[in-house]
Amino acid sequence: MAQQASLSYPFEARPLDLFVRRLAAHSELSSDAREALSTLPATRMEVGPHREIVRLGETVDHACLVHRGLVGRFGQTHSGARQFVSVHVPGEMVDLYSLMAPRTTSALMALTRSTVFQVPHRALRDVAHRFPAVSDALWRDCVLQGAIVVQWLVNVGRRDARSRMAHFICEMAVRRGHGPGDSAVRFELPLTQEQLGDLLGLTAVHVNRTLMALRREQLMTFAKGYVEILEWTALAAAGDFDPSYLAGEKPKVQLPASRVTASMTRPASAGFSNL
Amino acid sequence: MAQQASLSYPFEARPLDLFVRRLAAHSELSSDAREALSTLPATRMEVGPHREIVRLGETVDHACLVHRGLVGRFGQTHSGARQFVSVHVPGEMVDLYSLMAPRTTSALMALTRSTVFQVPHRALRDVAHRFPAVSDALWRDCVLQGAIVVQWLVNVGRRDARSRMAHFICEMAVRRGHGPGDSAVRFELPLTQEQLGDLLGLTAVHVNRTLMALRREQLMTFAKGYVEILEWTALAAAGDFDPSYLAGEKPKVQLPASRVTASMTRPASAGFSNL
DNA sequence: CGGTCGGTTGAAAGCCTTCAAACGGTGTGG
DNA sequence: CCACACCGTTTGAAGGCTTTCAACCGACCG
Repeated sequence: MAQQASLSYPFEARPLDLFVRRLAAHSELSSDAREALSTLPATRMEVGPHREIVRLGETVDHACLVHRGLVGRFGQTHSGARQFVSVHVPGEMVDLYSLMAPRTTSALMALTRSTVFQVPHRALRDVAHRFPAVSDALWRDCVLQGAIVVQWLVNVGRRDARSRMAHFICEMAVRRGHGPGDSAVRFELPLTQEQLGDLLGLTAVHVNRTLMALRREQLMTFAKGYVEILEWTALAAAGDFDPSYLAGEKPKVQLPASRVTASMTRPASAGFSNL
Repeated sequence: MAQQASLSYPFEARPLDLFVRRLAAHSELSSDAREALSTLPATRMEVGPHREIVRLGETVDHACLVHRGLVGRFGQTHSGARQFVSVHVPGEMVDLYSLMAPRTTSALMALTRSTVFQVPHRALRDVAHRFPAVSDALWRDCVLQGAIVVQWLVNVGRRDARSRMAHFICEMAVRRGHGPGDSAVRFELPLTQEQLGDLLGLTAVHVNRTLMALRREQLMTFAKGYVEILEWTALAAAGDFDPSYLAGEKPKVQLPASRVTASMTRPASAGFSNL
């Protein structure tokens, strides 16, 4: 039970400020509501890499806010293979959904040395109850995180290793604040290749080969925990990446051509019958 | 339209009754709230198989309730490969999340001939506003659906075709109301093998081979749109299936043994430092 | 009755995994 | 200070699971 401490936060920004800013980016919040969120109680916790923060099947009474580092959520098969279903950068609540489903069906692990703030459900619910706009904002945040999981599923289910990796790297770049098209994008991503494999549904060995191939192609490099995107456009193309899902923006691509097979998709209400 | 909500739901219930029952199964709702939900306006829509109900990138102002049939949500790669990220049986809202993110990042398709009721966001929001418990229930429903997507990601990312299929079939059995352990489980699942492939991240050909193998093993059969589970226990074992995530129940399995590698997971707060 | 759709099967190819080994970096203890 | 262990990376070779390509069949439909 080591290393927990309550804090008052005079000097630096309060731990929840970044989270509130994230919420405000997609939801209208009054300054009262923002203030109520920002002053929520939070217990600090330092966690080393590979440490589980929440185990599978636990019932939690608090949500985890990442303050520093990288925290992932994952599921495991009986044979022990791990599949991460999300990664979270500072300012994100890893398990906000636990407010509505406190019995965990996936576990939480610090991917790197991280500092996490535990925010009690009770306090969070209280603010949500006082400010319906907060309730909506939190709900919306859950939904937006769900949209990312959906893209991951498409990524893992239907793209090969090279494309999968490219897609993931693009996503992380955008989530780290790098706009698509920025040249010379370089950012920290302190993951091991094994973790990258568990994120993408690949083995560490194949992650390595994929990374080398992408470097040989001059699309990107990954070394010592840093990603460098050499050719954003080409990398995004390789990953079939469209950032719309990250911001709730309107997708720019039209519906891709269906596979030319018998079972084509036909739009409903095309003028005649829908049947 | 004015008939009272009853405890047993008659054959000809109002379209939203089934949905309300689902909500009430996981969330406390007053009878006023239930009634308000049940009398929500809804526009009926008949859709034939393979028809898209909502296209990628559309902005919707209503949510889709499945009344009959099977509706799926999917993403597509640029090359046109499709990956379903959820299927929905009658009584489920396919895109409830659209309340919070009306710009679609995944499309909706009827997998079979279906009847769908479109419920206006405005009306839904109105009820949620009047009854905070409804707001919570809807939020919780989004979260529970998200938990299913998470399991699918684990399934697609880390299990082979046989296990993946077994897991999916078990899930559908439970969602159709068959408890684990029921003997002689038989239920309708009117999917083509191609659709099954798009659900599981496999090709139709391999779906076929996988299905034949499972039948040869006497675990299950799938023919003419009907699934028959011959050996529930064995099938669940093959699929590494634990239904906890479907009900918010406590998982029965302990944390599976990690792969025996260097990077084992260590629990946080094991007595010493977490670092 | 031709055409389409869905299912079934075979053969070949390919992507990824598994198994193994080696290398550099880092931290620890002698 | 060095030996040593451990971790993460890198590379090769072999094997396997899944895909791709093709063909055929039965059922349904206009």
